[in-house]
Amino acid sequence: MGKGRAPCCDKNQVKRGPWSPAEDLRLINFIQNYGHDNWRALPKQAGLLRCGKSCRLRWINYLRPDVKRGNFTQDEEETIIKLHKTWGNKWSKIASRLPGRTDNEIKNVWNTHLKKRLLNTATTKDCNEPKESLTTSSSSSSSLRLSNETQDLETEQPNKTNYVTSDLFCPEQQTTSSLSSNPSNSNSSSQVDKVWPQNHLDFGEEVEKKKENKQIRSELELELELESIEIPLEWDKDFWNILDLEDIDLFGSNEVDQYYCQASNFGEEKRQEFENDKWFKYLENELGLEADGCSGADDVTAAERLLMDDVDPCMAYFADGLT
DNA sequence: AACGATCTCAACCGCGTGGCT
DNA sequence: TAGCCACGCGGTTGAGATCGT
Repeated sequence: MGKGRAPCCDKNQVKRGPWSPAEDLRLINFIQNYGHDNWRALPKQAGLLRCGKSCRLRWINYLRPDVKRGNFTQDEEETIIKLHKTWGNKWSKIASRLPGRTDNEIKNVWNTHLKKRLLNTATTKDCNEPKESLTTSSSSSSSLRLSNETQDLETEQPNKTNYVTSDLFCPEQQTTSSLSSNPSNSNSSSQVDKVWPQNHLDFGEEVEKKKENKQIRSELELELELESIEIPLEWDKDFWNILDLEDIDLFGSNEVDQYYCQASNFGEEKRQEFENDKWFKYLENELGLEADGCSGADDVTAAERLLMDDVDPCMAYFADGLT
């Protein structure tokens, strides 16, 4: 055995660089069907010329259905700033508090936006009177308050009033949904994406329970509490909007509701079928592969055709793209 | 319109860690 | 207990996008 660590894979044997749509589809399809018990073995099993690490990264940072896209909200940015103050560059830990955001994304946002902004803020404030400071460790009253908040975080007791979503992520309270939405936990659920129908039901139930208390609470209180309900990411409206699903009838709320009814009747197999179909539809839409309204008598989607073993993915991709 | 500077972010790299034998 | 292996994390890179002149 030679010195140093053996490379995780043969660099000459694997493809590197940006992922093609066909590769994405192949990876998604494989994980949907077989999960990701073993990242190292996955590329071979899935027929991908990629390193296992690369597959894992691609899945976690980009392809997971619950990954949130788009700009960070004010709330999210503030949360990052606060958590960074507490934990420093523990990106995965910070990501665990931000549903749908990955450590990589948070790291990028911090390095490109927040760090600079805070530096500017600090500079500006140095020129003005000393006020509350997020960036410095000065002993102002506000930073004292902040340190109290962060203490809560350190003891895994998130401060309910300061983090819109933080109370959703207490380990004790985590549902399968939030677990699967958490990149750092992604390894613990090898069969992914099978949880959201149940979460939808839980969510509805919880809303109803909250509403029952309406008589004895002010509307404001109720609203605040509703905000704290754990909304399954897969059901997050923003998420679906981000995916530009308006054009896909399958994702209309009526159909989804219908599906829930059906799912309880037809069981796990049907549900999985629906999940796969849902993803193919989404990917076709996202990747511009969607066929025209009548996709053929055999119900094979463009994306599925890509995955057929006897079809060259790249050729199929371009062929579909041109139609 | 063209070009260089700057920014963004997906992907890579190497190391630390924990589980298994 | 030591060695191996796989995973996950954090730092870094570089291609493409955007901005400014």
